Amino acid sequence: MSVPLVSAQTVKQVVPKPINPTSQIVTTSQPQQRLIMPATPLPQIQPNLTNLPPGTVLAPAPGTGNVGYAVLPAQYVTQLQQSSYVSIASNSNFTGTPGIQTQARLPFNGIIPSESASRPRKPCNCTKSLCLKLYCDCFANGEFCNNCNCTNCYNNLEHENERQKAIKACLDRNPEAFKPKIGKGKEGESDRRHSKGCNCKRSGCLKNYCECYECIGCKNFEESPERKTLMHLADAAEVRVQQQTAAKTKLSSQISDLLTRPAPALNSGGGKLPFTFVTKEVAEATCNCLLAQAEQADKKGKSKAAAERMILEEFGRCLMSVINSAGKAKSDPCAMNC
DNA sequence: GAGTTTGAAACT
DNA sequence: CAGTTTCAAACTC
Repeated sequence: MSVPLVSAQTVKQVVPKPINPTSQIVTTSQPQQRLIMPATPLPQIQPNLTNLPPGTVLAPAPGTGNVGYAVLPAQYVTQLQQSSYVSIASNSNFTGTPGIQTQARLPFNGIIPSESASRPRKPCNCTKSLCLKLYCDCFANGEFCNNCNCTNCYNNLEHENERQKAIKACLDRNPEAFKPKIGKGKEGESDRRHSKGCNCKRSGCLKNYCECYECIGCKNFEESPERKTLMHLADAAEVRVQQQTAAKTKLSSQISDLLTRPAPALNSGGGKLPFTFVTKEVAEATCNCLLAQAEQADKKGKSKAAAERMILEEFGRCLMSVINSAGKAKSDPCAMNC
């Protein structure tokens, strides 16, 4: 590996603190929202902040005594917005703060901040890559490490030089290295679409090692015997668990849980939308359960209200089963929905 | 929690 | 460009 090992300094928290807490809100004439990181005033420098291009980001340069600037990846702007940085409102008067040097925020390889920037990223645990290789999920997504568990992290403003070199190296190898691997499908397609697919060999794309979730040419497709086996095993286990616990669970709490549970638990991080778990088979099985419950109520001579209650309770149990299965599938999303 | 497995990324 | 190595995440025990 040719990555220079400069020092063993560990940088856990990479978001730099504002140098001057009294920094003012600044605006340019640009219509878009601006973001400025406060910097120590440098009177000799009087940048023209009235003609900044869209997306301008100001940041103190790392390790240079605030002389210079840093080019921030687009995604980091969002990270900054989630931090304690100054967001500049549009069209307010800016008189020019001495010492703030400017640099147009260059799109990260032409990539505009994506949805990925709006959700919390799973912290990386890189130890050897300095978070400057595509092994690092943060780096690969054009983001600075933030609240990660990495060691020797160079994916931060303090190592902007090294970081830029690493970005360039990655782009030299692959100009599309930082483009989202999983984007939308062709026009008219709602499905996510992996840009190149996977090369899974041993896992058959049935485990989370597979990153494409597309599963073309792999074993993880609807009619795959391997997938069916996995699904049946999961279903059977789930039914047993549900049978043991369902009686203890009130329908009201189930519905409440359904309504309050944050869907992003399934959605975030490349998860699946809830409806993707309600397959035809699941719907049929649910209907069968409800019908069976209705028959049972009829046999027992239950009143109409009691029968409805039994059916509703059964429906609640079915929903819980689906939810729990979906939760399990989150750890194996490809097996669930490719 | 440690060790193993896996596949992408990086390297030769 | 194919083969090998490195890496971090997923997985297993």
